[in-house]
Amino acid sequence: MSTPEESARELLDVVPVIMRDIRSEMRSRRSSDLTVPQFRTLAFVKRNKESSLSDVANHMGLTLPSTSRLVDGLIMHGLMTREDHPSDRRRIRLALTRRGLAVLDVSMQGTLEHLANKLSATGSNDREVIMKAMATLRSVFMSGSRVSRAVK
Amino acid sequence: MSTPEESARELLDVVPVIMRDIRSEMRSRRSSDLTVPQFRTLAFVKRNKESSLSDVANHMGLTLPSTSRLVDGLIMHGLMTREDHPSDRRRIRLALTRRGLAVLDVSMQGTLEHLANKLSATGSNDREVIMKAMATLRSVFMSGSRVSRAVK
DNA sequence: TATTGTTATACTCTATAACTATA
DNA sequence: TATAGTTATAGAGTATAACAATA
Repeated sequence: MSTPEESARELLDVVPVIMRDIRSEMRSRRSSDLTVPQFRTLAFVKRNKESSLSDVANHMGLTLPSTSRLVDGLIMHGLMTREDHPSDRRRIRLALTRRGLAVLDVSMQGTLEHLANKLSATGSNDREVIMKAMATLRSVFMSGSRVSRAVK
Repeated sequence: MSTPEESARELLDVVPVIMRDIRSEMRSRRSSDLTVPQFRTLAFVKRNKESSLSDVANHMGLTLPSTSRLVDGLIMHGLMTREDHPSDRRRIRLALTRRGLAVLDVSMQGTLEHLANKLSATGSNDREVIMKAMATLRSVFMSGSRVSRAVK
């Protein structure tokens, strides 16, 4: 019998620590030096071909200006391209460059290996529990996916 | 039977999303507008009276300059104080101001309520699983707590 | 008028390099 | 010389406000 409050406390305690580990692994040279938002953006655009800026912003939970900056950086690094949308000229179409794809893959692989390596210290039962917990948390935190519109 | 690789993938997928939720709640006015690193710093110094800068840096996994900046901001906002250490004059002693304590409490309460609210959509079993998963993850990611010293 | 996106501005996070002061 | 901390500098994340262009 664990209350929502207890679980909340655990999340608040543990999640930032995992996050810091993921972040520092991604920013290390061996995983190609991406920030977490950059990584997530690349991964999203890889999955969702020709996304618009709004698509990315919505997925990331960021404002349009923030997302525009983020994409600027990726383009400057030659990891992404921004083209006009043929039918609606307000929009842009984002895509990964070959290099962006490669960098994403290296980063993904490196980070997964790093995490898997740490997780291999746990038992198969523990990992089963982690899988279940993540499934629950995914549904809790991804449902809504709201952009928490500014209240004005 | 879940492999370390599968669990790694789940973590990489879900953890950043939870993190973003926590961050945006903390930065909202209703939870007193702290960043996550600021929150964690205040919480650490509250727990560890008269910490030195190095103590904080070590706990946070940050370099000394980064930590110095972070603390600067908290002091400028009147949430913390920095005093000389009586016996070793290279060191500093950090402490929360009354206001820092209050802001931390409000932020903590607000964030916990926000998370608990979301988690209350889950079953008691699910939360039990989350608690277990967090316990495992805590041991995996907190052991070492290493500052990954620059290789230079 | 509503939607899509960019620019301007301002903080914060974080790192490396170079430095000061104390032990 | 080694340790504790700060300052300088720089790139990235993020927001709000103001704007331009298209629908």
